[in-house]
Amino acid sequence: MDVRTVCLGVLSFGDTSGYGIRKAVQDGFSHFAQASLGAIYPALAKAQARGEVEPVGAADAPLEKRMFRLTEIGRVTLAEATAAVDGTETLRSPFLAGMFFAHLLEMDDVHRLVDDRLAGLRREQRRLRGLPTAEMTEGQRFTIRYALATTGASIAFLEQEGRAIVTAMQHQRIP
Amino acid sequence: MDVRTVCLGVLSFGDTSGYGIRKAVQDGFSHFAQASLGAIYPALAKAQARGEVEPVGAADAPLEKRMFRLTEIGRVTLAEATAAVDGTETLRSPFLAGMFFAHLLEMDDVHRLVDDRLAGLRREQRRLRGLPTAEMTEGQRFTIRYALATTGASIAFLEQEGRAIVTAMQHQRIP
DNA sequence: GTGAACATGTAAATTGTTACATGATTAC
DNA sequence: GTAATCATGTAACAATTTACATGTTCAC
Repeated sequence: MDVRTVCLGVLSFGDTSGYGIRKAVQDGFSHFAQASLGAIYPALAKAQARGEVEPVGAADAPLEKRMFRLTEIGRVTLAEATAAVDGTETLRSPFLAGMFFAHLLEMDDVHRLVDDRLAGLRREQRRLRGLPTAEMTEGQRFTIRYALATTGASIAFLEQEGRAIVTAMQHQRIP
Repeated sequence: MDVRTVCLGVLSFGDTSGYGIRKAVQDGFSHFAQASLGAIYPALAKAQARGEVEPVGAADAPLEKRMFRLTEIGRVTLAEATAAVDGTETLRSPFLAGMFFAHLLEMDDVHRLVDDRLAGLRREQRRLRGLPTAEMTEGQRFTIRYALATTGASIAFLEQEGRAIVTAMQHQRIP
């Protein structure tokens, strides 16, 4: 799902600004998509040019908040983009890359890496648990439960094996 | 981990060609990194220019296999890149994006989406289980067990809730 | 009064995907 | 013979990140 579609997706829940979209993505979408401000603003401009979103109210001053509303065209585009998704998932994990080549690292670095990942996973778990599920669609709740299942499995794995791995690797280390 | 580093990583296990690197990544790295041929060849050329890899043997004919070897400089670069990784992981999931906006889809499409993801996860599980763990470092085995833990959790979740969700959503559907 | 968060936007640079172009070898 | 796999490389295009540039508002 590209940034333009993500913008339409956020706006389908209510009017907001470019900055607001970033916050919404960080808070409510980050378990499956991400978008930075440098990508959101051009995407929003493009979407406006295509008539998928329209400015609501008038923002005359240069650095003033500019709210957007999803148009009917935008709603159709979002539905089409949703219908076009496939059942794919790709993980980009510097963490696992580091562990894969852990034999090139100091033991302290490996330790720090595991702790960092655990902290990140716990933060993610808190975020997911803090989401207002009551106001959500069945589908949204589904994605949160799915993400909680995998996050939970990762945490459990690292809590069990994360400590042990450092010890195990010390025996394999080439001095 | 960018494509150039991935190339160095693959070559750290033995000499191979650009095409061989893609296969190695698909077979042995795809649970945390990915690289397409269109990215590998330029990355390899750049790595050669930097003295991180060198051609082994001579390939005179234009479309002949060109083997590469990791140099000492390349080994250092790989170690540095590994030391620089953080404990981050990002999931890009068209699957969850589709489920998030499932209220915009036909029930059949949602069903197909879940089935697609389940098939993909089972394929991934088979790949991970088929890897030659005996010849691996502790770190490599760790990444496989980690990936199997999350993959297993996803499969279990979809097997339990994947069917039910379609039914549950029918009650919420706006006709 | 100072730092964090709010707020918009541009641009350079990087990065990567996909398609194009070409051809050999291998298994059925 | 024909499809798949092996094999290299380029180029157009798309997408994104990071940094730059600017300024406000709010809480402590």
